[in-house]
Amino acid sequence: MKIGALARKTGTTAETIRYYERTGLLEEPPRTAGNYRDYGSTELARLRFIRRARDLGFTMAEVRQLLSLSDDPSQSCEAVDSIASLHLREVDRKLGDLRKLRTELRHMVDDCQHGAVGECRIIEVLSG
Amino acid sequence: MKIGALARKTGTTAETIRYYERTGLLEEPPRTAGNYRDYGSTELARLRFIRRARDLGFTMAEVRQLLSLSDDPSQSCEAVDSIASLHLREVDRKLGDLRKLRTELRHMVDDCQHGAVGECRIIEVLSG
DNA sequence: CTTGACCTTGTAGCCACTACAAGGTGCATA
DNA sequence: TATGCACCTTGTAGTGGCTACAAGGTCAAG
Repeated sequence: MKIGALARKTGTTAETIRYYERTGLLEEPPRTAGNYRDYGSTELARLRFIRRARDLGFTMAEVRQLLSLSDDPSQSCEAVDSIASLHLREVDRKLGDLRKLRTELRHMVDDCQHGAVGECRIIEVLSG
Repeated sequence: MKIGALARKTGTTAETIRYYERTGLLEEPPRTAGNYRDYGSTELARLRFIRRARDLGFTMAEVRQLLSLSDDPSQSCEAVDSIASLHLREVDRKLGDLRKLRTELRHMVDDCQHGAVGECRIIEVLSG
């Protein structure tokens, strides 16, 4: 499988895959005679893992940890759980922030009387 | 007021204020005899406006537009409203995404039996 | 034998800061 | 008067997680 095919199978782009390789998230794959990267099912699975974790909002650093933990199936699951739980708390915090922000924004927009900027509630709120 | 004092009054840092100046969000202030930036209440108000807008999640580009709109109080408020409404929709979209993500993450963490990595639900979910 | 899709490397850009380094200023204290 | 120290100055480079080129190489179909 060439890089473009792998990209299509994982909803990524060739650029992103090469970026993951550069940053050590993916190992350098073997090459074809024409110097093209040549991927198999191992790399496909690893990239899918990465993409799922990234879609769930894990940072690259967390993904790196999760990958190395998943490489050793006999280990205790504690470390995995702690990374995920920490991330969940972080997501909860962000949700709270975003909800507050939405409320403020909503009030601002609702109060706007669509008149002149001089009496605009939005500008007023921002001006303090 | 020197840059540090302005930073403290606005919950910013001197670095960020200089960055705003570099990128044209703030104008170059007058200087003292010793070449220190010298701010007054106009700059304080402008920076407060910027910080409030940024805290509400507006991008620098949006802040730039809002600033120039607020500079002309006789204009119609429509443009302001449209920027804010667009941003509100964007925040709503992000909230939706984050809520979905939180649900998935929650299930993952709840299903973890705290055993070995080999049977870890979290790793399983990520592995697909 | 040419076209065109794909691949290669390398470099630079995005956003909104943040973090230095190396040196200048200004005020209180010994 | 000297010194220490907090603060300021400019300039440059780094962060995360990609994304966007440019300039050239490879390969299968027509």
